[in-house]
Amino acid sequence: MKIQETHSFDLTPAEAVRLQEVLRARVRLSGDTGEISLMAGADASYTKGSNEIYAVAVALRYPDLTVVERVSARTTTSFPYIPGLLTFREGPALIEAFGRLQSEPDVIFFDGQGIAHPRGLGIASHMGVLLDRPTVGVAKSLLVGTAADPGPARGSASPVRRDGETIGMAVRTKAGTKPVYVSVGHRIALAQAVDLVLATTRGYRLPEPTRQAHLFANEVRRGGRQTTLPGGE
DNA sequence: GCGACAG
DNA sequence: ATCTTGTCGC
Repeated sequence: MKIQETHSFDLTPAEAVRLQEVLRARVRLSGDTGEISLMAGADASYTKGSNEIYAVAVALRYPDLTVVERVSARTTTSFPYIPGLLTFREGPALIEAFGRLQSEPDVIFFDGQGIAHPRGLGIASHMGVLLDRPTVGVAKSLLVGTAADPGPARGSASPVRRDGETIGMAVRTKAGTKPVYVSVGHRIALAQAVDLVLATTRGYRLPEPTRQAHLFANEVRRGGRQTTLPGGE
């Protein structure tokens, strides 16, 4: 898909923070996704000692969740992992991967936070602005804010709050497992984001777009194909 | 100053 | 995120 906008990722942590403070103003916390027929999941995998990062984007048909396209990209980074600045580590690889994606997903799931971030610009929101597409943050743990533990039943949810503001939802996607933290990335409402996460969860804690991206990212890092379409080769 | 801290 | 075998539980 076409990258709508970009900027240098070669920044110092201090410069990165300033950029986030500027871009946060462009995040849209609502929007009409229209009829959803195609979704995508994105994730990154790293190599132990090296600074190699493998990013992938997996497109799935909705609501059947059949994988229709998988692309990947590899980059080398010197930017360290700093809580709150994850995008400056994985962003370049993710942008490269999405640039190779032929599909035009109606909504994209990212591994990490949306607006539930110190400066309201987690990786899902940041990428949403650059791609100008609806995005959702699906994180496995919280970066900021607090949430009561959701009820034990799948589908239960409790708001993630920060200063009395609801910035996301802790969602029980599967009984007996820890909840996932869903937050708006860009151009979508929280309620719809939560509905989509639940609608795409199939027996595992993580929704399929995210889970498939996770699996493919590891597959690629270990030395598999870098792009595949359902038919093989 | 002391912890907390997406992936 | 990554390094790793077996093991407890549904």
